[in-house]
Amino acid sequence: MEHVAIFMAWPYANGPLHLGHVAGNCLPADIQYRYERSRGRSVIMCSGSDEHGTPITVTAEQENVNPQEIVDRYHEINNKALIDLGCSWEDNIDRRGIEYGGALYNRTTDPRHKELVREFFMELHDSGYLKQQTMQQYCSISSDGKTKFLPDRYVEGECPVCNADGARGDQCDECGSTYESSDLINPRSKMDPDAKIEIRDTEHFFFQLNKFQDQLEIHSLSKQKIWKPNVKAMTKNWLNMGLRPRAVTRDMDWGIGLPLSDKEWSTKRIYVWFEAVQGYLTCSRIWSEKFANADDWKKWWTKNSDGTEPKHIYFMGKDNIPFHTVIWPAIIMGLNSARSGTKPTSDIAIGDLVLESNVPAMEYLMLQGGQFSKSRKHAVWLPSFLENHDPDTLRYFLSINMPEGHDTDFRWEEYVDKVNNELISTYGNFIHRVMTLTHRIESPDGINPLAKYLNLGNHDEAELKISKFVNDAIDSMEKQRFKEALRSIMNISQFGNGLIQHSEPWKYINSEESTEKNESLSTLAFCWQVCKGLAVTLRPFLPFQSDRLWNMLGEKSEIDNLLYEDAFNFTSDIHWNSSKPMPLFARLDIENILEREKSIAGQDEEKIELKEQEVKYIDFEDFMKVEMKTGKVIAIDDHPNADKLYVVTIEDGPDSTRTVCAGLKGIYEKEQLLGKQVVFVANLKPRKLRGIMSEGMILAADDGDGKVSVLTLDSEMPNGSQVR
RNA sequence: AUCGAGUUGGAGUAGUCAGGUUAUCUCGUCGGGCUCAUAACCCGGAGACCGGUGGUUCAAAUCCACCACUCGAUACCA
Repeated sequence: MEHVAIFMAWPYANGPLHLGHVAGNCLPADIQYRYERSRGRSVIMCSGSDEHGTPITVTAEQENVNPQEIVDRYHEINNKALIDLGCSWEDNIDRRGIEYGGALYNRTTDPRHKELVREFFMELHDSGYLKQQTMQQYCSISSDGKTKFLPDRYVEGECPVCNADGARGDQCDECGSTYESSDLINPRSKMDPDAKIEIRDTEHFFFQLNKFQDQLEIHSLSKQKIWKPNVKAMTKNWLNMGLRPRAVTRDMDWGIGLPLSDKEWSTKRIYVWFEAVQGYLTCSRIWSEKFANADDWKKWWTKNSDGTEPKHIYFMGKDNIPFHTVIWPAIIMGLNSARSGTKPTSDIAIGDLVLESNVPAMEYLMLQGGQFSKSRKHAVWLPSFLENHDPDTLRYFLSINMPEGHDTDFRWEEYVDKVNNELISTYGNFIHRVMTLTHRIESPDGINPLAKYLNLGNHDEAELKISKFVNDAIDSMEKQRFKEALRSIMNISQFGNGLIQHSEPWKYINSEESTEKNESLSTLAFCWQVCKGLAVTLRPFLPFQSDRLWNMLGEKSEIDNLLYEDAFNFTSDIHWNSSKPMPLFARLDIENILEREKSIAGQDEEKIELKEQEVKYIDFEDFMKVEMKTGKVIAIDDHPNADKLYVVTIEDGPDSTRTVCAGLKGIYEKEQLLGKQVVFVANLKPRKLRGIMSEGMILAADDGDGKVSVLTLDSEMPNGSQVR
């Protein structure tokens, strides 16, 4: 039997899922999973919550709770939302039997995951793929004596080459030079600028990615015909830059501890990027241990003795590509090499772990033209979406509009348009026509009135046409071209509508027996068979309606046992459900939806505002340290070197001016600001912003959602007046 | 500003890596038909200088160069 593993990038358990995650990962993975099962293959699907890493500790600190509480909460919420969306995570064991696989939505805080990661760590360590190296890293010591290592991006200071302020840890934007972060002058922590900061030696392990460069290039070459353009480009980029060792440990306390007993390692954890990707393998093993035989995972992970390999398909957004085409294959080759004692190779030996078959990374789903953003509240959250809408309608829209080749957009108007005019008008209506027409024909109880007309006419041509559509869909699905596949299936229902139109069965419903009647109703019977086929072939995309339809058709058999390629069987028996047929979907009303979404957005904002009111108070003395003054904008120019900056000259006294860089480009035209009296911070430490010294900051109101308004004066005041 | 991706009828989209007869499909629109069906369905028409300019070629949406615009990552900010 053919073995297939479907992997979906692990959602970060730091918030609820939004539609972007669904379109890019969750939905395509589930469609592929259901499709592969329906081809009779033995399939496992593995993913789960990514629960370690800094952002989760930051959220925990903000809410003043343990990080575990955060991840527990969001794991629960996201797991439920995915199941509500119809993703197949609920059936850990395939309904056809354990030999057909199953699914597991795990989490990286799972003790067994941690244990396996430590095991893999040791294997790589003992084979020389993890090298210890001393780093000099900044460490901040806050007033209460706590020390904390700071990643380079959280450190800034003066550039050792050109003395510009605001240089980052290892690179100066000013003169472009790079240097050791320890050379930085007057370094400070970006997160806590008052904290004492000093350089300390810290030991870390580095994964020797460079040792895999050649083999990864060979591997990448072998995938050129399979990978999508974005995957090829991103991978090539990484390989061309030259691979360097990458740190796999960090100084922090939330994460997986190292499998080394030395005391110096007790304050360090395995870097989340290194550990979370291994979840694909650990989750497969954990699934085996929990639901099958402990060694069964090998069927989906190792090359068979006959030379065949299980198929691995990874779903993710474009930001994740290098992790799946460079880093993860390198780790797998590392593990293979460690176990066999041979050199790393992309030429997988029998019994070794296999590399990915395809990485059909998605581009991004945008929301009304802008990117989904948690902090800017610009998102449609999956849980709240599902409270109000049929999951199949979302699955339809995101499938037919999937960001396969480039970014696509979620707009409520388009969602309503596609659902009403395509899904319901074409497909829903075809089903409903067949159902209601058939139910009007008189027939003894419990028998499908079309049964006696089945196979009376000649439908060879129609059969041929339909099997062409199905084969097209199968070809598309094998290449993970979901839009194309769904379109092919939808064409079948349009074709079915044509059949009904031409055969005019409504004319013969309860008429006298005649040749015409036999012909017409045999076409209707044929369409009944088409409905059965559609229930099966549309199932990967729209599972809920598939169940409803199957029930309306009076089918009692397990639909999951039917093969995709046999879905349209025109000689099979037809059954009967005497209850009145109901439309598969309800029409959507754009006015209602916009109304509701507006009010949901409003609620969210209120909630967040309440939260912001809980901020810490500052002392009056602290406030008085900020010196704000008035000034007049007397000149304004574009910043030569930055997109969003203006260089503003402010008259801040009778005979003095100062230059301030302000991030107002794109918000104000130059003329709108020229001559205005504004308020600025006068005693802000001057600092160069992308090459130009800025001596202060113009005050402006910001609603957090892109709307900005500069503070001006109610009446003319002398320049340089105090503001308090 | 740097790097990466994209730009195809009113909207969305296929085709671009492997150049070649009337440039795909869906929606919308217009005309006709049907009346079983959720104002639905069926047939037909109109509508595209394939972002711009130049080049390579017998032949360019497709290859090359430059430019414009959009999106993303990074930087900058309020």
